[in-house]
Amino acid sequence: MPQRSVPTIEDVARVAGVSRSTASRALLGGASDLARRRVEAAARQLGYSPNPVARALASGSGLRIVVAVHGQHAGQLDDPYTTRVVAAIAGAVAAQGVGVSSRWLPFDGTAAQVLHELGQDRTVCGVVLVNTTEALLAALPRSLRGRVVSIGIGAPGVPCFDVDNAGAAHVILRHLYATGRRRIVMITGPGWLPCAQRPVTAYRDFMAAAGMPVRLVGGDFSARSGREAVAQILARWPDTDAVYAISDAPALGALAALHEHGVGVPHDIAVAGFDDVPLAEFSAPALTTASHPVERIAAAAATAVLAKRSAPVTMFASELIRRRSA
Amino acid sequence: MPQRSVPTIEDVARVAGVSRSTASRALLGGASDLARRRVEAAARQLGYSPNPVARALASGSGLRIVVAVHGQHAGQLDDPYTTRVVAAIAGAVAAQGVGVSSRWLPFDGTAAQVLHELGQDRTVCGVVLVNTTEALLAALPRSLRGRVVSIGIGAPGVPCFDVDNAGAAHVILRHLYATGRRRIVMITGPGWLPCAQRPVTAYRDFMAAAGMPVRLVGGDFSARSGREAVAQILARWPDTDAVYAISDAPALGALAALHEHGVGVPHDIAVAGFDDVPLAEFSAPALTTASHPVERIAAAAATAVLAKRSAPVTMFASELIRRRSA
DNA sequence: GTGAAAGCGCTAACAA
DNA sequence: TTGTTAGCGCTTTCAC
Repeated sequence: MPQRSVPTIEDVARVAGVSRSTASRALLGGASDLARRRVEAAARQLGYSPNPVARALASGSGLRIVVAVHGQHAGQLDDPYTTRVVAAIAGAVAAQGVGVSSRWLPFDGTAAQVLHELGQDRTVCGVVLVNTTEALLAALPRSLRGRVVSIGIGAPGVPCFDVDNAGAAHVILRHLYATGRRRIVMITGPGWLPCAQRPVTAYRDFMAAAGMPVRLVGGDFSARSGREAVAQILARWPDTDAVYAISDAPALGALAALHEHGVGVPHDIAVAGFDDVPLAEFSAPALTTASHPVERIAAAAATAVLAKRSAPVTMFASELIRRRSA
Repeated sequence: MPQRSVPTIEDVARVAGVSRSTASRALLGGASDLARRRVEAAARQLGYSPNPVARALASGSGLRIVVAVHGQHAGQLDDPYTTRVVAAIAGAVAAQGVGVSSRWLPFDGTAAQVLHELGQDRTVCGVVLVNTTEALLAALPRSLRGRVVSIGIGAPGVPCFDVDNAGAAHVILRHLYATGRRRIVMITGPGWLPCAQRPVTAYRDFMAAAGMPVRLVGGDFSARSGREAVAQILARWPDTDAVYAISDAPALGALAALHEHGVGVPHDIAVAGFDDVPLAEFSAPALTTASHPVERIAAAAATAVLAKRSAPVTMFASELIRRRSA
């Protein structure tokens, strides 16, 4: 007597000729081979798929991944990078019936408290940290153990996923060097952000190895900071022949500023960024940059949280995108 | 005997001196005034907050909002606009323990089937339609009734939320007119998208009323389409003195193209967009555009889905952002 | 209006 | 390894 509603695990068990619990175990991958085969067959036959809500309630696991973004202000959640991460995860987890939501982890002492709340929250199945610092990793509540990953730096028990930004820096610097640039200024990211230091270190090493001067200007990933950096650069080092920005937004800001100052790009000063944002191709001149597979990184991080297992470190390659600006 | 774990509705009921069912009703807003007051007091005292997972299982309601994006290809899910919508919802629903995921609604016949799946899916509590067409609205399964809203056009039973893009078009066109432009070309959005027709209609009306020629070039919201449009424009209407693009991306593409063609902006041709994307401020020259509160719109749509009630139409104002390009 | 009881669909102790 | 038995925390009939 086929019933018209969605089949439950009870139905599967009945068809497979086992108890409900055995069916459950089999579907979770933990019964005898024979049982598992029969249960799987029954499930396939009935077109069964488990109800994640019931599963979550019974196992106490939750149904949403929270993207927890550390930063100065809540506006961080709307910034283009965070936005891409969240949206990519939203697409990646759709098939498992899971959702994503986002949360700001402030700089004042409350970040740890927010993390604690997330650990207690029965609706949360995992957390993806963005813009992680060592302090934050140290403040992770044990209630989150085993279900948190990081995009950026990691820690024991906290798998991390990120683009190989040291590698990206190298690729870009080599290109600038190969095209004759020798006085290369770098516009950095915020000093508190560990993974933003990796390209800086790469830059330092590269410049030292090549016997070229280290010239750093502070920035914060914003186009505005790139524009402001240019004023400093032109004032402090008039002989600059290249600007390498930690990401495309400041690079585009720099481009705008150089244009306003009447400096020719790439003739007088070459400009390179990092990220290959959609509009990088449409600046004047088109921006030379390096790719940053944000969507793939975010999806991998989300998948790892759900699977509750992953390699401790996963790096994604970046490649040079050569255009007109350098 | 205060117990250390999170309080359940059972605890609240006990403290309030009522049965569990009365407590449940009271929290849902449906008991006697007296009971409700006592239950609310007890809940406050215990710091109780309901477990959305249990609630979802019992009521069969689901715990994620699905952003369903209609479009030509799955890449639509990664486009900057969709991305902003998804991320904004992720932030807006975090407090209610809900998550977001996204789904592509293809153009081939399968969109209706996907919607049907979403209607059956026990994890889904509501759907936010993006890039809706009339055909899509007509294909909504009844299983989704009462829990779907649209960003764009709506229908009876499907509340809609959008920026007043006809108003935005007017504001921009008036500005172009006021600054002396008379031969204004519009770069449009995709023809199949109803809400992209509103600014076109506004443009037609405006031009007709002012006795100016209607000149339309097709686009698709991409910067590339803006660039390609410029080639056509220069060839077909060499006397053009302004380009109004349906959004900032094509406007920036147009800017890049005009620069390559050696056309002076705004001297020879003024350029205006719509959206005020973060980088609009950093083009050369900085882009004149109109604001588009995507985050507020998305949050309102999500809130309405969760509340299961809303005004049939909610429009958000747009304002002129005057910069250098027009 | 209220309480008792029956689920929602699944996982996880506990015995066997 | 398997089946039996309790729950997970809440909503929702159903009588009263």
